[in-house]
Order: sequence, then C-alpha cells, then structure tokens
Amino acid sequence: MLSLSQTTVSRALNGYPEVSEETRRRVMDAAKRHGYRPNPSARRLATGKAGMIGYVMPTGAAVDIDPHFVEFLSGLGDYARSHDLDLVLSPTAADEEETTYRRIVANKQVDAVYVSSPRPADRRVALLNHLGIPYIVHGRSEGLDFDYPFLDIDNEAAFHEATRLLIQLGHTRIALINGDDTQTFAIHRERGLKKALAASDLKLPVHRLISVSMTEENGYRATRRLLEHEAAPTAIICSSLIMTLGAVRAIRDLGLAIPGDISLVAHDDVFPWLKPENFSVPLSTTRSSIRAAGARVAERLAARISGLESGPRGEIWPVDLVVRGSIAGAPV
Amino acid sequence: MLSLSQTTVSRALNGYPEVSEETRRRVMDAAKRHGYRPNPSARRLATGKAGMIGYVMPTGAAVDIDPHFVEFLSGLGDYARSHDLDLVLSPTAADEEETTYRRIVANKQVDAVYVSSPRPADRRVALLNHLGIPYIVHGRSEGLDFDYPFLDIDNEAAFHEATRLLIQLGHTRIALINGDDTQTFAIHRERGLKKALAASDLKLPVHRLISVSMTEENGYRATRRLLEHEAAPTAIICSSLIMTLGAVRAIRDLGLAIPGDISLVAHDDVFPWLKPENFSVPLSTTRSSIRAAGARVAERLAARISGLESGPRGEIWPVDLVVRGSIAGAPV
DNA sequence: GATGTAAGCCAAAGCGCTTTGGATTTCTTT
DNA sequence: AAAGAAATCCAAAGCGCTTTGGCTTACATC
Repeated sequence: MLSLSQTTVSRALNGYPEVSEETRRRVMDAAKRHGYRPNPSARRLATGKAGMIGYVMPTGAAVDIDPHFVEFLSGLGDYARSHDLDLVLSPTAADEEETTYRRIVANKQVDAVYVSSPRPADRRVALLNHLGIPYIVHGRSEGLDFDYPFLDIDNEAAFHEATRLLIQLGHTRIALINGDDTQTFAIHRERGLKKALAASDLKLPVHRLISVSMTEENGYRATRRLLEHEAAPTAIICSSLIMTLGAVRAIRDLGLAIPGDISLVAHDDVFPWLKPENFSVPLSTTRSSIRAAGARVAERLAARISGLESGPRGEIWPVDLVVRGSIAGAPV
Repeated sequence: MLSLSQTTVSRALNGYPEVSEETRRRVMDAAKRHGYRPNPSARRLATGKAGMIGYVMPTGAAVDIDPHFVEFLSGLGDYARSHDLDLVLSPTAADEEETTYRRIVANKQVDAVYVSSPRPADRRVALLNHLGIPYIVHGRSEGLDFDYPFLDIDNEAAFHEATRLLIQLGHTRIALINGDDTQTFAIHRERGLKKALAASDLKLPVHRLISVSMTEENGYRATRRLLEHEAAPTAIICSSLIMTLGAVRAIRDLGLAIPGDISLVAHDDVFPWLKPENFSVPLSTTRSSIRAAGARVAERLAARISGLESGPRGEIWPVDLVVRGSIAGAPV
C-alpha cells in the first residue's frame, strides 16, 4: 500500500476535488501498476450506480426476436464499449414486463433503460416515467398524456415522400405491406402513405393494406394477395427488406416485371448482410441506419446517466429516399 | 417486521435447513406479501454470486454482429427467463477481449459465460479454463491441450452427408461457399465435404472453395466466380441461407436453372424470417436450430452455476439433412 | 503572533445482504 | 432426572466500496 486512507484513494480515483493533484497522480499510478479496479459490486452497493444499461427483452417460445435488434445492438454496443457501460438483458415473458421493469429499477440493477418497439399509449413508457429512471424510447408512442425522451426516424415523412414519388410517376393504385400495426412505426408509415394519397385525392382501400410480421414468407403471401386482387396495385411499398424478398419472389412467380408491371419501394434499415442495391432489380428505398440509432441511443442514455441530458427531449431523424431501378412510371 | 433476526430471514428465504418449516413459511409469506426481494447488489457483495450470465461481445465500427446471434439469444433468453437469470453483454474491442474476460471474472460480475464463434486454439477458451469460471463454448475450438465444455452441431457429418448425396446423384464437381474459415465450424464443414469427396476419389480444387463472411452479396459474388470458371461446378453447398440468397440470384443472372444446371444445398440455422422451403426452388438443407442451441447452452450454464454439471463435457448435436427440390442428378 | 480559511487527509459509518460461531430451547437417551 | 443431541434462532462480523463529519496542516490576514 501507499499509506493513504481508503477515503483518499477513493476520492482520488473518482476525481473529487479535495485531493491534491500530486496525491491523485500517485494513487492513479499505483492503481494502474497493480491493475486495481474498484469492485463494482461494492461500489454499486455503496452508490447505487450500476454502470449498466438495461433492456427488458420479451422472450418466449412464440416470441421471435427481431433481426433488427442485432443491428441496433451493434450500434449501442459500439458506443457503450467506449464508455465502460455494460448492457444487461432481462428476458421476460410478455405479460410480466411491468414486474421486470419494477424489479430492475427497485434493485438499481441498471442506471438507465431503453425501450424498443413502442406501441401507442405504451404502458412501459408510462411506467418508466413514473418510476423515474433515465430511459429513452427507440421509436415513439402516441396518445400519452406526457412527453418523454425518444429517438425515432420520421417514418411518416419517409413513406409520404415515397408515395408522393410513386404518384408523380403516375401510380394511383399503391399498396402497403406494413409491419405489425400495433406498433407506432407501422401506424406512422401508414399515415404518411395515406396523407400522400389523400393529397392527390387517392385512397388506400383495405384490401391494399396488409399488416404482418416481417418475414419473407409473409411478404410473399401479402404480395400474392395484393396482385391477385381484381384491382391490383401497380406499386407496392414494403416496410422491410426481408418482406421485400418475398414480394420479389411473388412478383416473379406471377410472371410480372419490376418495374415494368410493378414498382417497388422498401424501407431499408441498413443491414450489412442484405443490401437493396443487390436485389435482382435494385431496390428503391427509404433508408435509415438502425445501427446509428443504437449508437445515438446509447450516447443519450449515457448523457442522462451523468445528468448532462434531461427532460422529455424527442429526436426525429429524417429518412433518405434512395431511388434505384425498382420504380418506373405506372403501366398504361 | 415479524420479529425474527435478519439471519433467520435470510436462511428461510435461501432454503437453508436450520429453520423450522413453519418459520420458513411465515417468512416466505411475509416476503411475498410485502413484495420483498433481497437486494441483488448486497447479495452479490456478500456471496459473490451475480445471478447473471455473461457474453463478451466483439464490437466496433467494422464489426458486424452476426444475425444468427439474435436467434441464439432467443433461445438463451427463453431459458434464462424461467430461471431468473439475466444476461450481461460486455461490448469489447476485438483486441481487448482478454482484458474484458479477466475483468468480469475478477469482479464476479457474472456467474458463467458463453463463448461463440470459436476458432482453432481459441485463446478465450484457454483463458476461461485458466480463470476457472463456469463457461460453455457454443461451437468448438481445436488443438487445445485440454478438454472443455462445449455444445456444437456435427458440421462435419452434416456436410459429409450432403456431399455424399450429391455424389450419389452423379455430381463430381462440387463447390463449397463457406463462412469465415478462421472459425472452426467452417473448417469442420470443409473437412466433411472433402472427406466425402475423397471417399469417391474426388478432390476440391482451390478455385472451388470460397470462404467469405456470410452476406447476400458475398454469396452472389462467390457463385458467379465459381460458375464463370472454366471447370464450373454442377453442385454448390453453401454455409448459410443468407449467402444462398445471393447464390440463387447469381445462378439466375447467368441464365442457369436449379436444379437442372446447378444443384444447391445450404445450411439452415432455422430463422423464423427466412425459410428454405420458400426459396423460388425449395432448398435442400442441412438443418439445425440455433435457437434450440441457445436454450441448451443456457440450461447447461445454469447447471454449472449450481454445480449440477462440471467437467469438460462436450455435446455434439446431429444435423438433419432435409431434401427438397434444389438438388437433382448431375447434368449430362 | 494570534486568528481565520482553505486544502488535504482520515476514521468510521453505512450500503443490505450472507455467514460464522454461539447461545438457547426442545427432544432423546440412559 | 441428568446429560447429550438436535433443532432453532441470533448477534455480529464481514463483503469492498463511498461518503459524512472532523481533524490537521499550511498559508494568508490583521
């Protein structure tokens, strides 16, 4: 030991001002030399700070974790790493989410949490707000009677723009293959599309709107259903690249051509392993990196933990509209 | 309070034998009634048990987390949930993995860890073995001078079988589009294929073996390269469904037919969002659920934590060979 | 030279549990 | 009925930190 009290060591290491710079240096030095790291368990018990950010992960035999999650995680992890934050996933049955949130907050297991896939009037958001732990929602809820901190992309504008472009190309029968419509993002996308249609006095009949979980198979089925309808669309907007794989397969099966018969636009979350430009016909997309969102959420959570950010700050990212070969003028 | 010492309460709750059954019941009762849960931070400091299993997650701008990870996580989470285990992900730069492992072990942040994507002579395995924390390797290393606990699928047999079938169908020029060949799974697959070829006096020339990271784009490029070679293969085995998407696209671009010109077999990790039977031509696959593996790893980790399992037990799962329309006799 | 102030350090009290080493009571044995 | 064994329970000592409240020393002030 270097004959200093525990107190001083602690203060030196934690940057408190009541230690002389020289002492601090000595302590830091010795710490580095001996590879000393304060025991987090002890520190946690004493301070209540965990150095971790939490995520309550819906789990169950019937629950499929979204492949988007891993990309979000990449971004989150990348930032977290550089700030010595660990991430704790608390797997939870769908009907016990509230209990889990209460538990991790009461036990101070994490310093902050993030919420994904929010629904309108999401109870988790209300709960977290009530519990008073730093949090950020990735996406948005709706119809809550208070503001809350979130990071979302402008889904409505994205799909509005995409639709507008298709209309300009002469399309009047435009269909939407959306994700799970209990989630806000899907609602926003639908809204954006409908508004664009309405602006040109067009409508979205129910048979031209399909909401399903985002699998290749569902994309295929939805597309067949749309195209085999008597008033088939000439353009389809699809909420995910994975579903679009199925859409393309269906279109081909029906002997139709992209973009000759059908124009196609998809939303691209930017996966490294599946790129819209590599579709048999390069895909026009609304694009926003979900990975970048993960990093930003981590950054903001860190800021909240250290008190640099507070209040119900909402952040909405614009979405790129990237035009590629999959769209063309409506067939005559 | 119910006028019992802290000691007794602790013992009652933790199932120690030196409390009368009646007292235990009383305590349990009161605990439930007041929603009392021992503070994990305190318990952790006292016992050294964290109630968490850890994963050191390679992270960085250039690091793409494998989409398989999320499926594995589904399984792991599903089991962990039912046993009140949380999962902590420690994001780490590629060159600091060792430091991170040492840290989480020294600090007792987790009770057990799992290792994924092992390479031959994997240093992480050696390290964990040395550190003496419960762990399980998902996959296998090779050339280590000690045994270790793992869960792996029989990649070698799977690819051996697949190859044998293709040979029986008359194929002699069989190519392999493999994943990253620094990882053991890829080595095993290559080995299985080569052994099957050798058994029929066939070879795998270098131009017919491609190792790349498993993206759609790489699958496309690899396939084109294979098929544009003068001695093009008549059958291709592909290490992942995602790469196979690219392979199918390349085959179509070249105006070739499946299985008329090219037979195709892929390994299927069983994603809910992309199924081999839904490819334009239903894909023959070697199949093994990575999700089930995740659940099993969690189960075994839990067993190790509680001392029910120990020693270097290796578990190798057989792989299904599922024949669908994508293979046929070699073209004459 | 006495007094006030700030800087620098420390002893000890938690944080909320588990566990050790007894102490006390109850039940068997002889 | 005395003694030994077994069953219950408890006080207090950690676990390894942070933080409170106080004590010393050094320096500036009058």
